[in-house]
Amino acid sequence: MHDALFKYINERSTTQLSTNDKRLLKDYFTPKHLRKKDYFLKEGDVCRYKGFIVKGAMRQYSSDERAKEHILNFYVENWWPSNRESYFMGTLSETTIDAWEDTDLLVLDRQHLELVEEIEAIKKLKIYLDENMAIAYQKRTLASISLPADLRYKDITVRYPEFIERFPQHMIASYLGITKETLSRIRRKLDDH
Amino acid sequence: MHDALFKYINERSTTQLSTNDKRLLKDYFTPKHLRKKDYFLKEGDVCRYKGFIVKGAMRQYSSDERAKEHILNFYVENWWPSNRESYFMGTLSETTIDAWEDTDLLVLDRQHLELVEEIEAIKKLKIYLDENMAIAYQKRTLASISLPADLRYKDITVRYPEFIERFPQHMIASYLGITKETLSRIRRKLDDH
DNA sequence: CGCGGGTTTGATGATGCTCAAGCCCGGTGG
DNA sequence: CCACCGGGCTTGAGCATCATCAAACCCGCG
Repeated sequence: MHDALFKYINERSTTQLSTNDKRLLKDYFTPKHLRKKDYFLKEGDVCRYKGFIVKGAMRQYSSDERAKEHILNFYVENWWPSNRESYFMGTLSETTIDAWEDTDLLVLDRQHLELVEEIEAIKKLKIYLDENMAIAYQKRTLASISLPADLRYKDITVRYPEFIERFPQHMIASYLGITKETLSRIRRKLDDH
Repeated sequence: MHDALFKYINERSTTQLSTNDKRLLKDYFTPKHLRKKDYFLKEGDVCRYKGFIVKGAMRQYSSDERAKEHILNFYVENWWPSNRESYFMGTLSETTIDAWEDTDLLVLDRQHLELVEEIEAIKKLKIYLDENMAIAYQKRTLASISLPADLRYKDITVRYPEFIERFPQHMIASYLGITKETLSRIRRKLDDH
């Protein structure tokens, strides 16, 4: 399990992990298994853990007053499920995270975050991840204010084809901010090319 | 000019600036003045500078194939205008940043970024800012997929009232992803309460 | 006074939502 | 083996929201 994490870090950080670093990470990242539909985080709880997905698929969503779910993020292998606000500030989470496929992950308790962030390779990784997150969010925001639904859909089919393959269509629709019926009609049009 | 920056940092970072830190920051953050409509960054250029606004107001936008501008961000006092992707990776910018009001800012050249990030107070500030940015983007994304235009407008009037006061309505509309006509009608409805 | 930028208003059409019904398909139990 | 069930996907009709285009208005400023 931990090898996937080490590989991930060494491929992306500008600093490599030492043997000692690896021992620390083994201590603090604990394995966890979730079955399909199990919760990783529930709305109203504090997000105690940040996850790293070794194998599986998850999603983060927020429910509105009419109990409709709005999907904020999908997570697959090598992604980091968590509610950043709740994890960082200790506030109550306004989002839920659950497993869509059976999932193996490593989880890092909030209490150990500072210890782990002492590791040089992790510091570098964090910078890299934060930049990428900022860039990804900016692109998604631009799409949401500038593109109609059909082009937003085409956009993610090229940027995140694995989402399309692994999550059902009604969740993709929710992620795009449209209804499943509208997405169904968009796909039919694209098929008729 | 620099005092505004020092004050900003000390109020937010968990570490305070030493006298020596301040000297360093004075060396690397150079004052710049922009008149209304002056460019800070043009699409197609590399973003050499990150700015810190001491006084004024700016915006970042992307132009589509029909030359329509889509506003991604507004910046006022204590905000950090830059194209993060271009600044970090040295790629060509796909967005433009210009001044809406006459603006005084301090700018940090990419070349000096690493030196400045040696400063402990800056490291801590960066963590704080990245968390806040992630949180803000997540809220904006949720609004864009879950709320109709009128509620998105109400949302920013409470979250960012200074944007409403300082930028013209057609720019607010662009930021929200709607037309100025639609925003005008939304406002009339709200006035009729 | 006239100009330019910003805002408003109206008419019309496109886009996307809601509600309701039916289809498809894999899994379960009789 | 078949019947049924549930989840996901599709289709259609009617309606709400929002965009487009065109025109007028408003107001500060040279």
